[in-house]
Amino acid sequence: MLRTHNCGELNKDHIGQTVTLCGWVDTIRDFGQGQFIDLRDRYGRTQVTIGPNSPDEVKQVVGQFHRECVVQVTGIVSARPEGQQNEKIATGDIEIEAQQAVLLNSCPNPPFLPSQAELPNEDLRLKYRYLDLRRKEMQETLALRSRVTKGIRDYFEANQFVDIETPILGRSTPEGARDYLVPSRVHHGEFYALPQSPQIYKQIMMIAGYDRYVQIARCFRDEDLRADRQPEFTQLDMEMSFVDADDVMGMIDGLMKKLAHDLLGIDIELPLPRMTYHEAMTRFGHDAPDLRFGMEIVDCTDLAAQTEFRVFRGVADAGQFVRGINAVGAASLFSRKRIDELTTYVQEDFSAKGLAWFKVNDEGELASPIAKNFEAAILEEIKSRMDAKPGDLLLFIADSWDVSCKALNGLRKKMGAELELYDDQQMHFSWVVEFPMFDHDEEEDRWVAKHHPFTAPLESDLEQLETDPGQARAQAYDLVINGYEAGGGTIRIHDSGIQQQVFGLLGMDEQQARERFGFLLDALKFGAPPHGGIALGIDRVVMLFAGLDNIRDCITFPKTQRATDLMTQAPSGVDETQLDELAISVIQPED
RNA sequence: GGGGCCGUAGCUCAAUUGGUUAGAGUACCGGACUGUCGAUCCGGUGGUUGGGGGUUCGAGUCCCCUCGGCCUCGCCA
Repeated sequence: MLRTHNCGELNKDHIGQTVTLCGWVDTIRDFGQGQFIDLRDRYGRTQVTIGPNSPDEVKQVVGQFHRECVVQVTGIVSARPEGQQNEKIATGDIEIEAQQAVLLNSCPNPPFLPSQAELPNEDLRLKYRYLDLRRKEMQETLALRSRVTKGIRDYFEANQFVDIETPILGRSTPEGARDYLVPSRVHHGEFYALPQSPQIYKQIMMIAGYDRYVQIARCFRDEDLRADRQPEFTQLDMEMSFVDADDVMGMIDGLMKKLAHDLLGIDIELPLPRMTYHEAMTRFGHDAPDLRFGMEIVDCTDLAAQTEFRVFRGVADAGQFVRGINAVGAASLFSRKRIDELTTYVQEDFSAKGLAWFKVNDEGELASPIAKNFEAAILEEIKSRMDAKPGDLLLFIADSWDVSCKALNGLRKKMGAELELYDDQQMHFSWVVEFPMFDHDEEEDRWVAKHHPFTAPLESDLEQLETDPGQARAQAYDLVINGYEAGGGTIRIHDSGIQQQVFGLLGMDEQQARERFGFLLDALKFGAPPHGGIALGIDRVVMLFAGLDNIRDCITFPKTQRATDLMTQAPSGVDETQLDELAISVIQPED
């Protein structure tokens, strides 16, 4: 070992000892007659002193020190003079009087310093990721991430789960996200797909009798990125046999309680609250509502039907919806100009036809360019239904169910953040359950699985699979943390007949189903136990536990929004010979 | 594929209506200083204003194209 201690552990108890530290030069404070050098590693910072009486060799070596050099210092731990202690750091009571110093490796002036106050632009952080990862915040986040995965492994180990690995090179499946493809050298023209999740493998493991499976699995989806989405990400993937939805949720309840307690010091009450998909959409317009604040959606369609205001009346008569939210106290914050911006926002982002609004003035009256179109009694009813008080801003969307949900959810999130309706430190865990089995794809006029095609319907809704697939609900559950979907799972179909039926609804005839999933249909016949499971996005969980607002800050080497790695410059072109072996030729786009 | 924000010194930012030699803080280099810890003080180096084209007497500023980063809709569970 080149060191006897790290840079964060020395204190008064070590005074008098001779120690050797290694680390990066964080800062040098030079006084001519002597220097103070802060040595830094991931454990902390320790002050090294060079004074007039220090050995000449030390003075000479230290003269070559620059920021971010890697150095080794041997010296005596001594108490700092009275009044010179630094309470900000753990080692602030002591310092090292250097007796020996070695420059282990030099460093040119870096593009940014890990300890600088102003965070550089993200592209620079990504290009020099090793410098960025030296920052305390990044080191703390990655340490938290490590404790999350350790906590997960301990928890499932204690609950008799078996940690099982599944293939990375698998078979492409047409459902769901776009696959990352890997060309086969042995079979020209054929491709493996990287897993979007180990879904089918874990179901096969249930059939194989491994009734409690868990894996921390890397997953890949070739879709566009977002602040909370990366093309490769990590899932806590688990599956259980002989369970119902309550059992799976209960198991995750216990995990969340443990992680929140151990890592955040928060005690959460179990079971976590649950709400149906329908309720979530009705009250919040989103299937992963942020429940740290209220501002619930209020339906005023019936009132709109009674007005002369054409926009409202027309929408109500057409069987669509007039719903709104009350941004409490926001009237003075939102000028006409800012409300216009909100209107543009809902129009451009959600194709809403417009945004109707009322400000509640000091007299308690609803003030708005459209107010004259409403009878007094209707205005009163709107006020009371929305619990409107002077100073409030009421925002209404008159549109289809789908658009009103999306637009009101968008507005609610904006308003919640703007009005600071929640504490950033607060954590809220809940479940959303009973998702629909299918969404209707308008373009292709067919049903698509809302979760995935192996999801079991509610037993009570089995009949509706035949009569009204759009109404059939699934044994599905999503874990929601602070308005983010942290994970989702389902009870699976373990009956090959029902599975065939669902494939049929998804537009796959028997032959297509056999081609794509024949192995699973076969396996389901060979004694498949009832089973179900869930996958949690570990990156998102860490992001939320760390209080971050983007997923890249808890991933060691993330991709940019255009899915590139600025450090390694991936993706890149490859040699012709590599392409030849794979029988691949690249078509250059014409333009 | 669509919408939006951004790109100026190594870094973070400023630069009036299009108008003199593009500034500040910090970093870096040199000097001073015996207790600092965001050290302080003095001095200095440092610019293809992301790139290309255009309008203009004159462009960091206006227009077009392009490259890159971020946010977002679509996409994705």
